[in-house]
Amino acid sequence: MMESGEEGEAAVALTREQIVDAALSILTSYGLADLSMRRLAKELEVQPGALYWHVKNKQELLTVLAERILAPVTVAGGPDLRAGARQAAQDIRAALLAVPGAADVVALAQVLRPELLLPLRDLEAMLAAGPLTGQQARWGARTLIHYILGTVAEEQTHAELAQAGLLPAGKDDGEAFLFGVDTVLAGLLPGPVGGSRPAS
Amino acid sequence: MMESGEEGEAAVALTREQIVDAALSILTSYGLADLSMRRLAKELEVQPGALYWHVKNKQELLTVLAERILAPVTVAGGPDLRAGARQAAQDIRAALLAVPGAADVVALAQVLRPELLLPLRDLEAMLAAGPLTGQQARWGARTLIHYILGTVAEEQTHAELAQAGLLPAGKDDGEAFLFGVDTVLAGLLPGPVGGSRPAS
DNA sequence: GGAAGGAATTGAACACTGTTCAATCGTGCG
DNA sequence: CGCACGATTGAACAGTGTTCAATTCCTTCC
Repeated sequence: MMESGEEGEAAVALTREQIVDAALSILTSYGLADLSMRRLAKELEVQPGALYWHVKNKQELLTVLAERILAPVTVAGGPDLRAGARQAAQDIRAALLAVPGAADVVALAQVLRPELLLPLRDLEAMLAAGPLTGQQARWGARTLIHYILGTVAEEQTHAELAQAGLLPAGKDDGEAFLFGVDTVLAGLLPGPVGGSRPAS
Repeated sequence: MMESGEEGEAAVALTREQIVDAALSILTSYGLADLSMRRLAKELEVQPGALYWHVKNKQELLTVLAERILAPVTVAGGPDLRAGARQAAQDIRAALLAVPGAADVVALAQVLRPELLLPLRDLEAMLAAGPLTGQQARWGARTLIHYILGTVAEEQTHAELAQAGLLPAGKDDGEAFLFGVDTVLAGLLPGPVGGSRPAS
């Protein structure tokens, strides 16, 4: 047995969780471009090859990172389906925006291992609980998810390039985002009011 | 002056267009992962550094590639706005699907130099010609574009990984795509019929 | 306590990547 | 011819993901 002390430079053996934590930290602080296996190894004071004992490859690492990024989101189904879906979309966007490059990471994970991204599956389940058929709920959720990931990916790519000085800085336009969400939801779930077009 | 003969291995001087053509050819035949400056130089029987006299960097090259990929698409405005937008979305998707990795390339270009992607601007102009306000048309077009790019990017990433043997091959699901398009358009342009939800 | 054995890590290498730049080549012009 | 300049080379820089033999560390068993 070894004495206590989790931090510091003691060689207490590397953990898969430590790797993921450090990766998320780099991603959050320096962006996706700076998240390399070597950079990660340096952060953990370890040789790059050591990472490959705990993680199959970078793709797998990014996949579990995506899972972690979305983990804080909880998709709760309420009485008003439209309001619930709207809130879920907003929460997912917020979780993505908290981590630079998260949209790209999650988009990759959704292709590679979509079953790990619970909040996105919950969104589909939520829609399926309403008046929609299974296929409508499935396709509707995909529409929403593609829209969310697309929007945030653009925002984050823009921010990354702006930080590199290649582009003027942009704004956090949550209003435009909600317009898109409301548009999709209006098309998906005909509203109680006459007109179904979201307000500008 | 030099004698004729455009093809072959004569040193007739490299052109920016030749570079873009060769890049598009590599992209089409081998995918985005294989489109490196060195691979491109090899294809043109030239040293990598030579490319940088004609092109500022790889990003710029990808930007004009995106322009070329979307160039064959013509967005024509007809009497029926919804049908026109639907057709435009389908045409844009078809142009993207013709070139592996095109969705990622175009998504980058839309952040870097959106003014070059004429068909996407035309789509916005088309919506603006209808009953929508300028902002609604702008945001509506962005919603549609994000959805299109997101869907196709997923399809193409999936195809790329499937080709690498990491994933089972998927299907070209144009039906699911149209469902999303119709959903957005239904939300954006309240239809003539009572219900606005697209058919399954 | 000492030896065995497996888990974990190192160090080095492989085959790449985008990009820069001094030197050089080749061609047209005066 | 000689000059100048557009165009290209060759080499290097600083990185990338990934593999693997050799080595260390730690635990368990005798």
